[in-house]
Amino acid sequence: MTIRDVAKLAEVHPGTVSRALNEETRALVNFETAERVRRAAEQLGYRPNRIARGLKTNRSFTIGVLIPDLTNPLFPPILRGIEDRLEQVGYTALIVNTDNDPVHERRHLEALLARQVDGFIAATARLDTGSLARVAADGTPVVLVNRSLEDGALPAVTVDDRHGSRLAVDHVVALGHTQIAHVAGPQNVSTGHRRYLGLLDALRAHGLEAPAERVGFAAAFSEPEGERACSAVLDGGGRVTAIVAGNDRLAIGCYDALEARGLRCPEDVSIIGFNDMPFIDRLRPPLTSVRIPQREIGAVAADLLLGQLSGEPPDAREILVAPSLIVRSSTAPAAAAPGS
Amino acid sequence: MTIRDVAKLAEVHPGTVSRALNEETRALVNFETAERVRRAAEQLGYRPNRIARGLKTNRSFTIGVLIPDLTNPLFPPILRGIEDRLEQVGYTALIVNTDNDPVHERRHLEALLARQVDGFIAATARLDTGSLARVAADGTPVVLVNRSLEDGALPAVTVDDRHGSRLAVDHVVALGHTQIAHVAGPQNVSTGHRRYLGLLDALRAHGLEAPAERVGFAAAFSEPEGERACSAVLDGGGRVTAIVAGNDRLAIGCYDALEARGLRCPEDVSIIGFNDMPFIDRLRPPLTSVRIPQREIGAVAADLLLGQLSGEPPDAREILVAPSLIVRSSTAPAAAAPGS
DNA sequence: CTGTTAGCGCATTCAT
DNA sequence: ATGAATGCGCTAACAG
Repeated sequence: MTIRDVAKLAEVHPGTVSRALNEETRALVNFETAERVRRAAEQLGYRPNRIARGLKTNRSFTIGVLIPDLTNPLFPPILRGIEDRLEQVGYTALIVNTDNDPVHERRHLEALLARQVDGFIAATARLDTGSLARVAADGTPVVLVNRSLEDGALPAVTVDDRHGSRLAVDHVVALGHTQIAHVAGPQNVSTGHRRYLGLLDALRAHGLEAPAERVGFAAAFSEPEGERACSAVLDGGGRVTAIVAGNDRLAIGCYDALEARGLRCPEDVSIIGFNDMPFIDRLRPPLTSVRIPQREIGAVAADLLLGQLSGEPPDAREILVAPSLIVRSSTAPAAAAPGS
Repeated sequence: MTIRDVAKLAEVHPGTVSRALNEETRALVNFETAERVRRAAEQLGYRPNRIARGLKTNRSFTIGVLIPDLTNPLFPPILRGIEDRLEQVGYTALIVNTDNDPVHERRHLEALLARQVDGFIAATARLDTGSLARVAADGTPVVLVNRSLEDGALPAVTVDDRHGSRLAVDHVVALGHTQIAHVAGPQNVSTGHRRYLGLLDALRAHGLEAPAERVGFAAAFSEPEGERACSAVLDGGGRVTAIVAGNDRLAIGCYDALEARGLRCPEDVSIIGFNDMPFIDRLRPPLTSVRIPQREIGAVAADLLLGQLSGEPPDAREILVAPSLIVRSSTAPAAAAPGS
């Protein structure tokens, strides 16, 4: 079923069929002719071949999306935000998992380029900046999501991590806590670093501080690392009544560390996570967490990219999306803590 | 950067470049010439345009993947299984979320067809069978994953649900339980129905039975429905010491129902889930669950489709993948239950 | 308003 | 073993 079959049935030239069926050029053709073409197309079950169209127009209406791992619950909502937005305007996402492996990243980038993607959205934690920047320099729009570059060379959509830390600190301070610890994520990842900086700021704003022995650094956003870092803090000697974790998985590790020491949450120690992952409300106790609007982040990133694709200036700026605090049962007033 | 630029630099005809760079036709060209072409391509950073290739060969090397919702933790592992397999052979997945909405389904199907996908993998729970069958009849291979058709009209890869139920029943029976209830999923979905049937079989094999008042039917695989159905069973009068749930979310609903009645798990009632979702081991108590090898299911489905694409007979058969039981702390010996 | 023509980048048939 | 020519299905520039 090609455009020529339709042309034959409608008794017009193929070029006319193309114009009649294309939204943007329909005005160029007589209404009645257009109707006739439309009916012929319908009758034949004609479906325009987007591959052929893409070859001619040099646009594929596809976007390459690079993520570390689809299986990480952080990403599906972001992807839905991206896909829903893209689909509204006829674009499709090509999703690839890099597993944070530089070799995979390169290979995928090449493959997507070969497929003529019109742009990229990258959510990988430490994607080779060089490759991406080069791609962008060569004229293919790139937007980062959930991460950003120090030099702001590429437009990025991220959560306002520092604000999130402030929300967490404000909450435990309001509950009367003063001995507040931090189980920080990896500092070479922007989220880990910013949440840490935000925490220091927030504490300072309340006239508090976080001595080094009350901050544990995890080498990865994983439960075991959370437990390790938390254990170091708990065993460090200083008293701790509240812990702000760099993300939910680290918070789960904190649960483990508390349990191993016979400490109860929230009676002995309050814990706050970050991300508000699915089912985190089903833990014991349900985790208080800073929710990041993942779907929105994805949608905003898609919008940014679509804007560039329609010729807007590349606007290499970082857009911060505000998180919110979801209070559950892992935090309680400091007064409730049994004296020690 | 087109094939012609390379041809010019290598001082050969474009056709030769095509042959030299294409794996399958490389043998047709002199080794030295091929080398010269390869070097020229590399020097120019030439990347074959797959769109153009697709137009010519009438293959896009893309596969349409229909799922209800990426955000449902069941699907990411399946998708990884699919993608990993596809990528090895140069295919890419186009993933669309149908949200179980027939209108969306149709629209997406059309859009994917317009993009000339070479085949489909469908995981949607109740995708209009007609559309899919028609697509398959028109020559585009279709493979179902995680669901199947009664008439076996389409090849399908599913978990052996009945076997899973048997594993669950065997486990609680081995623990000494005899009063075993079932909180079943929706019966118009193959997984829900088969798990129910498998449960009946398994009980019968142990000389037990499940009277109607010990089976609750949930209208959806959701926590609230699980709680509702479980409550009906618990309040039904008969004594119950173990519950096999249709999936993990229903099991979580069972937790809620128990808690509302002051019953403890596993001391008073043992509970088993199905799917072994991420973080389900972090519930209180960690849920015993039937694990389905999601990644493998995806990979097998991809293999099946790739087989059809390379001309194998359509083999409209259902492949069952065996689940396994993951024992955690939500199940305990019946003897441990306090008398009542 | 519609027909004509050309060509997107590549694979492939037919010559040579 | 390589060159030449053709066309995949569509859009766009130009005529008429």
